[in-house]
Amino acid sequence: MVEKASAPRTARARAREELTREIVDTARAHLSSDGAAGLSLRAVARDLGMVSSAVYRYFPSRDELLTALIIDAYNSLGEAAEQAEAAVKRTDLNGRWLATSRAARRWALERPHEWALIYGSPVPGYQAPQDTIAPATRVTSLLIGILIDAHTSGHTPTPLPVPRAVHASIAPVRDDIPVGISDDLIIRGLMVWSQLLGVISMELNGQFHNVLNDTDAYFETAMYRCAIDLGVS
Amino acid sequence: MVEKASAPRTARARAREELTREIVDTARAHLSSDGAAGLSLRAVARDLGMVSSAVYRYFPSRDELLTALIIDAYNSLGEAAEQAEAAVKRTDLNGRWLATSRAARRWALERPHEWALIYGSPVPGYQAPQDTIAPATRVTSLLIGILIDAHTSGHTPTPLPVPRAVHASIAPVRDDIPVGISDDLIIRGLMVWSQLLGVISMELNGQFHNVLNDTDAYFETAMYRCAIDLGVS
DNA sequence: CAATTGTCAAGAGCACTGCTCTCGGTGTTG
DNA sequence: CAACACCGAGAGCAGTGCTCTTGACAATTG
Repeated sequence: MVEKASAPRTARARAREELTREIVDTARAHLSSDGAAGLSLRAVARDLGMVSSAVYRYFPSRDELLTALIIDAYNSLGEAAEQAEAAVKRTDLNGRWLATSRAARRWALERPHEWALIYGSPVPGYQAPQDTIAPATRVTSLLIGILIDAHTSGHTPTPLPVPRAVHASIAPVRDDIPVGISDDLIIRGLMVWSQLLGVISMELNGQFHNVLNDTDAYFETAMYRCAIDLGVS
Repeated sequence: MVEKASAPRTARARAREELTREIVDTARAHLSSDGAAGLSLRAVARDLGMVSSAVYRYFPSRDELLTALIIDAYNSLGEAAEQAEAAVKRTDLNGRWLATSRAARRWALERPHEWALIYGSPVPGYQAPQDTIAPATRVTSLLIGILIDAHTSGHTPTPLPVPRAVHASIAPVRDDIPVGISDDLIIRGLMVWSQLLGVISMELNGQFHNVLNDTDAYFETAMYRCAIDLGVS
């Protein structure tokens, strides 16, 4: 499905492209206000002044529209995190980690429903297609980059006894990470990643109600502890 | 609303009680297989051989039914965790923590949709009523109990620099915890709790696909690290 | 240039949802 | 026994995802 690059193509093709984008945009607007469950294809069509069946010319099902929104969300989050991380001096590993995690949290707080779409409970019956896995790795790639630089600059995390089964278990990610990086560091990275997702999701889901007053300060402390774990504090 | 204890009461009242329970039970069955979004009042009514409008005599809205299921889920999880934790010698703090966290994970893996109902993204437009907060604290109370016993038996977590804002932030929970317990320990407990929820939710949401082969082993390692944080390893 | 092919918006319709209201029948109670 | 409260059934409203058909238009081909 390779296109002829920047050939303007026919008027029809351009109209189709534009309308597809408009549908996704208003769908995202609905998603932001009502959540994934409240995303109605008919409502989107109404907003665009078209009939519901016409939308099916562009997205064969509601799930396909959701997929487009998921990919968008992954890319939006990934871009936000990448920009924040890129602004930090490469040698400041702690700063890079903090910038990444803070950007993720800020993004999540601004778009709670989109966060739920990608990191929340999966919509029953929905199966994520292959197209989503590439954008999904953008932000984790940042974390892996920090791990690599931490290794090459001599940082070492505090040791942790890791049973043999866990060493074998991380085989899938070993392929994407230089052999020099120790299993320990990878596992530390996974735990830190779990912590980040856990803290953000808990804040979004209101789990800190009547528990914490200042979630900003708590987040900072939690992320600082993660940095210690990674050995970059 | 105090009842006359074991007075058999009228036939109507008993029938109502029984039918209410039947509705909740079949609703939970539907929830387990199709998730919260797929819970249909009409389908529940069909299963019970009644008409949809009749169900509204027992639950004024779908949300009320969901609330009943949420309370049930909290209690079910709380009971599972309490039983597991109670079976461990009181002095074995590490064992009590592991038993609690393992029970929570096992419960979640067996009832992923019920877990999502209480710890996943909240259903948009649904506001949790007061009745849910008491059952919700059952499992966290276990954790607090471990923290208290850890303190009284002289365990101390590794120190962590905590900014003043965080000390002030945990004021809401301070009321439920003996004054002897340090802020540091409480914050450690919060982070451990975030970690537990994060790891379980990630596993349930398929976030470990193509990352980890053996989620059991990883969970054990992560929980062991949490025990170190709590100072009970 | 003309005919065919492909695409499109629109509308009707199906099966489903939550929820409301009314209508009889029935158990409970004064 | 009579009044009252409760209950199940049914019809109906507004909304949903999705399918199918129809007629109009654009694009491509002979």
